[in-house]
Amino acid sequence: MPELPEVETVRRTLEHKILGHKIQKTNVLYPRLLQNVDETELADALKGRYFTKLARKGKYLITHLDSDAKLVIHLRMTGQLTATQGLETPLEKHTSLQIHFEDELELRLVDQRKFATLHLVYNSEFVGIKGLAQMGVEPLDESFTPQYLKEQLEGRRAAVKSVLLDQRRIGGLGNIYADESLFRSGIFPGKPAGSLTINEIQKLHTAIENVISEAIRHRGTSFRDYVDGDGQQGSFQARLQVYGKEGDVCQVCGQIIARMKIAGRSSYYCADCQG
DNA sequence: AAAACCGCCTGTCGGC
DNA sequence: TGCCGACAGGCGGTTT
Repeated sequence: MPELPEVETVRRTLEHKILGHKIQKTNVLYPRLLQNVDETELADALKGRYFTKLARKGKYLITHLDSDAKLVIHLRMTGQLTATQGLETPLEKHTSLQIHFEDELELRLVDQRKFATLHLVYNSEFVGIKGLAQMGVEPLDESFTPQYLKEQLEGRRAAVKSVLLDQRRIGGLGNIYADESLFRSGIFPGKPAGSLTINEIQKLHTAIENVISEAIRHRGTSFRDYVDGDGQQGSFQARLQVYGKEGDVCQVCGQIIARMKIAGRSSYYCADCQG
């Protein structure tokens, strides 16, 4: 489901709700959620503790406890992490995890496709979580410069889009924002990464920064399942220009938006604007 | 090295 | 109506 703007919105909405509440009980309904820990060990690590910080790196959420432990959660395609106060919320189908706090606050993970993952780590080292340890520079990081983007693209014959989706090169971009960034910069997603001109790299760099920061400002894209930590939808779907718009008219030139598979993912583009 | 392919799951949609 | 395949904000492991 979520890309960087959605995970960041979840982080912001949950942060002020869950920090400092004492954890009473943990309930794992889908054990395969747990990657490097069993239910008993997880429950023991959480009981009586409270969260001190909620961080994000790429599409990972990192919850710090008032111990040397941290929970690392990845929502993958359909994971929804929400916090609700009170006992009245009925259990949704596909609930994977409940963390109950002493004051009837509950943190809940609902995940229709069950791809979400949870690791328990005991220091700042994330070596056991490859995707986290190898995370590339994020679009809003100050070291995400046109020069950095150029270095990631040059010499590669793979489609530029597949490089944008590679989390080891750029952290946090996914299928929606890769397509939107390529549209804004007028670059065909299947163009070989190494063949981009300096001018195109500059435009792509600006487009990525702008798309990601605008999407955060609009609290993410609720195309299908995504909700934030309050269970609320985002609004960036109203601003999408190509993603999911096959057959629609391009707002810029009037051409019909096309779709093709690139790197195994549906890719939406305007054949006129993205020559 | 790097790129393609498959699997993980459940649900929805469109075509026949 | 129902059956069947394609597809879905992701990514890790395996094969080529």
